[in-house]
Amino acid sequence: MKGNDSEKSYCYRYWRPAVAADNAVFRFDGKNLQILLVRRKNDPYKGKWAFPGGFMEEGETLQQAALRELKEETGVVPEFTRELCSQSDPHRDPREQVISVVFYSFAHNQTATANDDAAEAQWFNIYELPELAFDHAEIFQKAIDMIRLTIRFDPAFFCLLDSEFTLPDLCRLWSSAFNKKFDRRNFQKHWTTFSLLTNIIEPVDSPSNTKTSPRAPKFYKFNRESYIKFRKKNRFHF
Amino acid sequence: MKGNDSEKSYCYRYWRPAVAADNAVFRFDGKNLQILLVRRKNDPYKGKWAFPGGFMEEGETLQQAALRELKEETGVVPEFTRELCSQSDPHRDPREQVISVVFYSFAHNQTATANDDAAEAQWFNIYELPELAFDHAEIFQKAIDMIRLTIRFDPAFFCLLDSEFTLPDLCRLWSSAFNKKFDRRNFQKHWTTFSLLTNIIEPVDSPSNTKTSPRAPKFYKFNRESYIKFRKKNRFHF
DNA sequence: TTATATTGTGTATAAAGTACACACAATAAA
DNA sequence: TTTATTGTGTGTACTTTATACACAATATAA
Repeated sequence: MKGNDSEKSYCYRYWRPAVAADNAVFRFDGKNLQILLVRRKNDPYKGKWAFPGGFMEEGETLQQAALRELKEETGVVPEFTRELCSQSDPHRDPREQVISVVFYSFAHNQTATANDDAAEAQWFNIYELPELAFDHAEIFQKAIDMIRLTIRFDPAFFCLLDSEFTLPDLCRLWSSAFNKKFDRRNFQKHWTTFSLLTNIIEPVDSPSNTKTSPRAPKFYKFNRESYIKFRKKNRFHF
Repeated sequence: MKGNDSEKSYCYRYWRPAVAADNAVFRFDGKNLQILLVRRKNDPYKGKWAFPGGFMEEGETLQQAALRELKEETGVVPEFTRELCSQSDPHRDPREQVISVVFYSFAHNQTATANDDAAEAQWFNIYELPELAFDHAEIFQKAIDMIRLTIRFDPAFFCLLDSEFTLPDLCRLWSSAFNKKFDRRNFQKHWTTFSLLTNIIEPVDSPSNTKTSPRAPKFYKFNRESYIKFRKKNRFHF
């Protein structure tokens, strides 16, 4: 035990919790929102699925820690990341008190390969998840709630689509986010009239992406500047 | 130095940051939203104003830590608390790397008295703040953004009002939150028609609270159950 | 050709947001 | 007593947005 103790070389005057950073990474396969999970190689919860993540290291921010662990474990480098919540129940980790600050990210068309602490890395449809380790089921619910709240006004969601996308694509994204069918025609009208006023989405004349579909849909691209300008104007409206 | 080192009795195998919990506490004086600040008694930022807060202790959650420190420093016990964000820039504290998880709270008609580490505790109108310590100005901006986002659908904001309130009261609260005048007549119409459909606010027959005002306004009370029911139904609507 | 699936457009109606006129009651000043 | 001021309640006209649903256009498959 002496040898074990001598390895404990980081000493502080007051108690400190271990600090982890986890990442709920989403992608959209054109039909379903998916989330990236890794199967744990070690105890606790060995063999269970969990969000990629790990312990914070000196000199980095929590977000850097979350992205570093994500890349180490799965190779994924998301286009967008933002903080979701922190988890700090004293017994959430059976080993000792570990607080976790959780981020959510959007990645586009990325595959995942298991490295490091991860036995497997896999994308799951968000409504077909396996059993999750720790309090990660609770985190997932928070992530879904956040997505449903922010999809209304957050430009980041366009990261999930190709740079040139169709309105049916956008509608399917929303349908998956809310797990609910939307009237495609009203959805379309909403975004086109919306666009006329705000220029948030612009038609693309020569779509580089040609899908084989019964009737060829129109392609649009997202105008980030217009979206941000729109948000600033409409901070509030009755 | 040996004596100093011997006091460092919490030893870990890996590096850990210090973990603090801070609290942005709001109240509403009937005209302005106010936020609770304490003047720092010690370095760093000695004499500057900051959000109440302090270091996490073993066996408690981050929220418990934030509320404990708030009570210790100011005596305030808020009616509502929720997580806001975490701050983890490695240099946000000049002493060493300290991450802070920040909460925001609503308190109703509470006065603050300085205790503990706080030289003074004082409520400030949110648009008349003094210079803030650490990265607390950045935190304040996040808190305001959060308030402007969630006031639309969060029952918690009624904590800021008396249990029996008037629509002009509610309008003033929103005006303060957005730092912008709203048309009181349309505001009133919005909430009364809103209420007819949802029962979120109910008229009070015999107002216990009689203000001396040119014309006595009607009093209402908040129906939390109706609000939550409304939120569940209207998760989304085009 | 015919059937089917997918996309685009249109129309009618209802609901909600916005702008603004005006009436009423209490208080203070003339 | 009259008059002005202020905070409050009601009403009206207009614009915008949401909802339900009909129907046409186009490509694929039988």
